[in-house]
Amino acid sequence: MMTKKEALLKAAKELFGECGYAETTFKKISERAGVALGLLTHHYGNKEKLFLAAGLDVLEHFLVVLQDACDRASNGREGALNFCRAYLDFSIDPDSNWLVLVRCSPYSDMKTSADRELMFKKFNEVHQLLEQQLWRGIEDGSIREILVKETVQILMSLLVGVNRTRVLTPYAPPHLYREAIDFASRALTPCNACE
Amino acid sequence: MMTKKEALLKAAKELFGECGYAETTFKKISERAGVALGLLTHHYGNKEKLFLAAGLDVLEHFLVVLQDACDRASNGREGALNFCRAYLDFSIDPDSNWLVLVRCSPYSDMKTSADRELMFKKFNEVHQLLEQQLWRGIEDGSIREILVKETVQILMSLLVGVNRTRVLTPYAPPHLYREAIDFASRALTPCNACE
Amino acid sequence: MMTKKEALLKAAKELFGECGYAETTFKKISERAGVALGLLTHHYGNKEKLFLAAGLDVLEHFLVVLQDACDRASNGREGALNFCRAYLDFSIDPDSNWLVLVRCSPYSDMKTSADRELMFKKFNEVHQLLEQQLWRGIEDGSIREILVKETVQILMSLLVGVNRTRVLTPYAPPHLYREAIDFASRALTPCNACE
Amino acid sequence: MMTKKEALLKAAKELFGECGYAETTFKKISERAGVALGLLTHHYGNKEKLFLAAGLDVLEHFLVVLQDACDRASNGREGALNFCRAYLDFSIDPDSNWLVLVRCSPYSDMKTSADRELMFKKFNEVHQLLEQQLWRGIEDGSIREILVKETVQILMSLLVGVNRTRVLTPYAPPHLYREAIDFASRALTPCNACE
DNA sequence: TATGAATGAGATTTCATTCAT
DNA sequence: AATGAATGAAATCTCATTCAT
Repeated sequence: MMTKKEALLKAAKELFGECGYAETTFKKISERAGVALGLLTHHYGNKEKLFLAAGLDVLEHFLVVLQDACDRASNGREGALNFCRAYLDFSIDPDSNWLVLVRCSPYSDMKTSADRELMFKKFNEVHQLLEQQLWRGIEDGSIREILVKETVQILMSLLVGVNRTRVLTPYAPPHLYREAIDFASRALTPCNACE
Repeated sequence: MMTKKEALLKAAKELFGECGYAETTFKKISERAGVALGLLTHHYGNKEKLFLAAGLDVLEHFLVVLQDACDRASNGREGALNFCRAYLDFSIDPDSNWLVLVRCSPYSDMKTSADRELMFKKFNEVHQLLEQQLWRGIEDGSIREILVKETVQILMSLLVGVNRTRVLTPYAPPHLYREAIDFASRALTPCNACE
Repeated sequence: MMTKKEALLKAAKELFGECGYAETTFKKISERAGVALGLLTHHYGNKEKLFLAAGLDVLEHFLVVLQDACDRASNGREGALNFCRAYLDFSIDPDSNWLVLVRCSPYSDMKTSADRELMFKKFNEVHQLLEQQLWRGIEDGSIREILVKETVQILMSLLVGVNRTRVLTPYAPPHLYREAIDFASRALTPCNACE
Repeated sequence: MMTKKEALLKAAKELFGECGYAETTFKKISERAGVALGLLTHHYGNKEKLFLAAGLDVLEHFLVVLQDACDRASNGREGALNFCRAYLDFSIDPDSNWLVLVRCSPYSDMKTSADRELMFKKFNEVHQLLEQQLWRGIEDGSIREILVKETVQILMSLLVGVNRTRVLTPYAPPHLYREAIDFASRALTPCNACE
């Protein structure tokens, strides 16, 4: 059994994902949650804070999944590629409420509030996770010599990009995600491993 | 001398870029354009149509610039890389009103109207331009054997991603754009050219 | 003590009657009701729904009054004439807010919404009431042989017409209503009763 | 060939009839007339005056038709009944633009302007025409002893009512107009003629 | 904690009318 | 006479947030 507070957050995650920030109203949320309108501000303060709470909730879960994927790897290269696969899988899991995070994330084109800082900081943990895998791979020789910071951002950009192509645009070809993984793989793999 | 209609479009491009769709109001636009409030609907019908007009105006200019860049190349690989460079340069040109296009483009996370179709179609021309360069490169041997459609989308995703990282987030390292070009370059260059 | 919702309806009935639909604004209504502007849409959805609610409220009361008048009669002819008298009396009762109903009724020349159907259906009950009296009168012999459906509509038209003449135009002679009743009476009374 | 001024009046009559006063805009009228927006105020001053002009134009034609019908009669009773028939025929003539007059007439429930006086006065000529027939009929014995002024208003009310029932509501039975004429006939015919 | 009525500022949109050309 | 861009007041409606219960 869910508490009313949880029901609100659930409804918020769904609706912010489905409708976007502006089109999601307190009325819609409270109705979907089957809960009184006033509880929203009571529990979450205001709309932006609720939005952030919804985004962070998904992000938190996302981080667990990513961490898991990295932990399952036996070397850095595998860890990095697991990370990428987990990222993309999560983004099309119908139960993950991914779209809230898309809209709330630092990569969103929505104008958001002061609390953006908190999201910036938390989302950074995603980058750190990938960075760890790259260092690990360089150490264990499974990844070739690269500029780590830059590569993290390039890989993240690639993931952000293919994800947006798939979940927001009509342009995604059938195996876009698979190709993206191959792309990443080639970028990391040492030259001698090419052959 | 600008007509009032042009002044409106100019103000709209600036403001939709600076403030986003929701935060940009008729009042702001008409004030910045120095024009009566009602002229907005008189000339553009409604807010969404104006938004689209603003986005398409930037997109049109963008296409000219990209075409130019491709035309200057002496082979397909160079054409594709010129395309990428022009894309990224345009995105940080202070006079290009790039942000409107970011927010109006198919890669935006904003919920937009039925006229989205028009934007989808027009933006597709960007993809076609890149696709042409890839075919050309494969023909002239400057690009290695690749899946063209997929690669177009991967490269576009990469550009979308690094661009968003740079113009929207605080994560961009100093030479992100340069690295992205190198990344693209490596993906296209035939293996023997690696050495 | 009235709730604010009731105060709104009261003000709406008065103002729609006094000023007509178009000239009645949210501002006027909320000010007369002594209530915040937004409460109008909160409780009634939009202007048209409030108009309908106002019209139906008067219609409901109207139906009770008409039913009463019919119930007081000892035969069909008397019932029908009581009906007509009650109709016309109601229309000049200063407390009945008759004009809202005039403007909201199916006989109005205003262009109204989809919810017109509801008004059509409810107003039909008025006709049914008169129809019952006619059947009753034919059975008990107090009304001569007539085409019932047609007569209902003729009588209703007469009532609608004399009412509009009196409440909307400057043409009404002093005893118009009385004459109309006589007119109806003659139309229903059996020929032998003429003498 | 129509002048632009005439084209405007034609479009206005059609649109005020189809859409009502409030829903008819200068834009709609000028577009339907295929004429510049500014010509409306240039030729007709303002919206109300145009409305009145449209209504009066139909009324004028209406009066000619009614006069004609009366002139064709050989006695007062026939004249009065011809009048009624012509009234009802005109109201369902698809070329008569009757609905403008319905909405502009003194029997309309729209709130209209100061120029209402002009319409009141002109519409009075309709009543006078009927009144003439009644006096004529009393003189020539074709109509029984009645209160003329009152009867004029009763008959007009009946016509207004059945007309509204037919053109505005869904309640009209098939032969309503024919029944209304019979009704009027019975009201005027001397008693001895009953048998 | 829970409810939903109440508020009112603010947004979009409409449109008669004016006016320069 | 003819055009249609330009104006801006006013209307409807939205909605986050407050608050009494």
